[in-house]
Amino acid sequence: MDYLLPNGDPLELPDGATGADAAAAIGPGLARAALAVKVDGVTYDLARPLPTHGERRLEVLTERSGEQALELIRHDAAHVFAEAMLELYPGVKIAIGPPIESGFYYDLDLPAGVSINEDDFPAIEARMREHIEADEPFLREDVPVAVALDRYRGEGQPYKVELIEDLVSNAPAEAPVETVSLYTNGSFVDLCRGPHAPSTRRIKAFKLQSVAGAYWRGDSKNKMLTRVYGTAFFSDKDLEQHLERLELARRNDHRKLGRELGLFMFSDLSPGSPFWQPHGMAVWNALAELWREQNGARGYREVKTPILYDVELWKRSGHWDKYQENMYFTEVEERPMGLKPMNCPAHIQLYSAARRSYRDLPVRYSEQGLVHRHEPSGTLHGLLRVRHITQDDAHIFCTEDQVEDEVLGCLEFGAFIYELFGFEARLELSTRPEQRVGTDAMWDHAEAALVRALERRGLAYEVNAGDGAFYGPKIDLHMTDSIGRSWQLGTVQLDYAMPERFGITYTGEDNAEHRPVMVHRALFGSFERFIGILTEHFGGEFPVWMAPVQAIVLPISDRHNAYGESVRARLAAAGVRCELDARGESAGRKIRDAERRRIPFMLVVGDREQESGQVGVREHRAGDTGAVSIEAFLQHIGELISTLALTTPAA
RNA sequence: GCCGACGUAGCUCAGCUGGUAGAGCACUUCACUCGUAAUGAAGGGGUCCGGGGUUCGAAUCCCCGCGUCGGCUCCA
Repeated sequence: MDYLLPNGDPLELPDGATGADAAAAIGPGLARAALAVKVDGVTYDLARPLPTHGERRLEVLTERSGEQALELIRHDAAHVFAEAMLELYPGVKIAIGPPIESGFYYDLDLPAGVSINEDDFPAIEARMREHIEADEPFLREDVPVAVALDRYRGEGQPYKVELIEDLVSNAPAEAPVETVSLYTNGSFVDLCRGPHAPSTRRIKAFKLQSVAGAYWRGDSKNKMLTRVYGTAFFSDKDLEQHLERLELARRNDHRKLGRELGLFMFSDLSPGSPFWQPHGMAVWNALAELWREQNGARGYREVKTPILYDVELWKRSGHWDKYQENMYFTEVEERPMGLKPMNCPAHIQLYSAARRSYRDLPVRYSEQGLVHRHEPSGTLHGLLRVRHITQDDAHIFCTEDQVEDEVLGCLEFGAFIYELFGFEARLELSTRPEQRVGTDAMWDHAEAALVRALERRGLAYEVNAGDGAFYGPKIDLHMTDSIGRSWQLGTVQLDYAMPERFGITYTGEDNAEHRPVMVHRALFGSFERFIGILTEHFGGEFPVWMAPVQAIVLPISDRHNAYGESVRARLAAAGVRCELDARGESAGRKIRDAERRRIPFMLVVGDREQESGQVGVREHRAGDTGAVSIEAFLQHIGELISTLALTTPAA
């Protein structure tokens, strides 16, 4: 049987040859270094016979094979972890332990009354190390389902039993599952589809990182298991570098930067609701100004609606039935009222306040809409998950014929915003959820319209089945935070249900009443979340146009304070957010403090500048860039501001 | 909401097995008048998250709340 190597050379192997044979046939060095072998994109253990079908493009994986190789030893490490846990905590029941991005985890059900925390890690790691040093081979065995079931029933491992039973019952009729694969290392036998490295010794460096709860099979109705996260590398150096990167990323955490830069704060007295400090408000307002201008230019008209409504409205909209758990209610003079969790019903009130003609459509309302949602306490997360949410909301009321163009317009608008910040967002199409209003025909129609708009623009997207809003499907824009967590920002949602529920209409060309379609749209998602992501994206070094303080005047000594103040006043009059540092500190100290505040421009003024009417410009990061006249500086910074220039590299 | 951890000055944190609180930075005052990332000295500042309990005595031990952090579920 012949195979094709990555360099194009053919490799002739006898029938029944394994991955190890292939590596040995190429060279003795490779035979030693080999971890696994990949044929036509599928990775196999070295000990398994190679597939004899397909194109047979063969690649031997070694430590140098990057993520694919790391995934192998991380998966190995998960097994070694479970092995150690079974020895150290008799009676522990094991669930699943896959490799994940940058590490692995294993879910365990600890015996009643037993819990573990990070203090237990050293002992567990020590036991893991013993198994790694023992160089236990990973042995794969395909056994009949009944044998595997007997084994795990006998060992009292109900999760493994459930997994096997599900494998069998979920198998398609034409390919029934008759055997499952088990991997043995040392005394530990795990149900696992593999692949694995040849032996435990290949794990050169590893570390347990955190312990957390996780529901069995990700369902909150199930028991909560104990999940331990860890990672593994091919060298201590790589591991250390990885941990350093994590540490570095934490420095860009918006919660930390928000505190340090005086952007916003939180109080125990109002969990999940940010307090915006003056510097944070400056960022907010810069963003709001951009939003207002761009919405205006795109035919949106700004509105403002109340936050408190009679529950009648929420019964009508469907929120009472589908969203009640996330809402806040109160009573006003014995009348039950609810805080709005969404702006759409409010905008419908505006729409239906007048008779609408097809000539009026599309009607586009935009609002910095303040909504309140009762997010579960465990989910709150700085600005990225709050209960007091200011959406950059908009609702478009249009005809059926206008839907595609309007959706496309929203996507274009989104692309404009994201490019402005150098974001690379992921698009997701979320389809009908279980909890929903409207008929299946409506949903078919709405989902198809979104797909058409995406395809017309040629945009790549993933499908997120079942994740739509209760009133319609949506296209979401996702971004990642400083430590790799993904958050939804923008959203474009199509809604045939809400117009129906509220009975809104427009008069058509035919003089008959028709039902408009609604498009719900937010591009930042919320000002809170967007500013949180922006803060992390820029590491607190905002582009000049949105920097809380755009320039600070630093007098060399007291006698330059008056000139410094005149410079500050001049810049302020020109609309630049500018401060004067008149403290009795050394120039070095003032510079240091301004640098730490990430102020884009520091204007040093001493005798020389005072005499010549100039400012000594120091740019954040770049350093001293020389003295220029105040006019020249104003022109420079004015241009950076008016063009919304990206003046700082993304973090 | 669920699992685990944590909660000491504005911030970052120390405070061992219980004996009524400490550092650095920040802040205030004074002196210095300084040229591109920290001038020096002195001083002020704490219901040790809240409430119960154990104890002669609790920041420290126990219980119950609240909040925060990391996950899970959920979500803009």
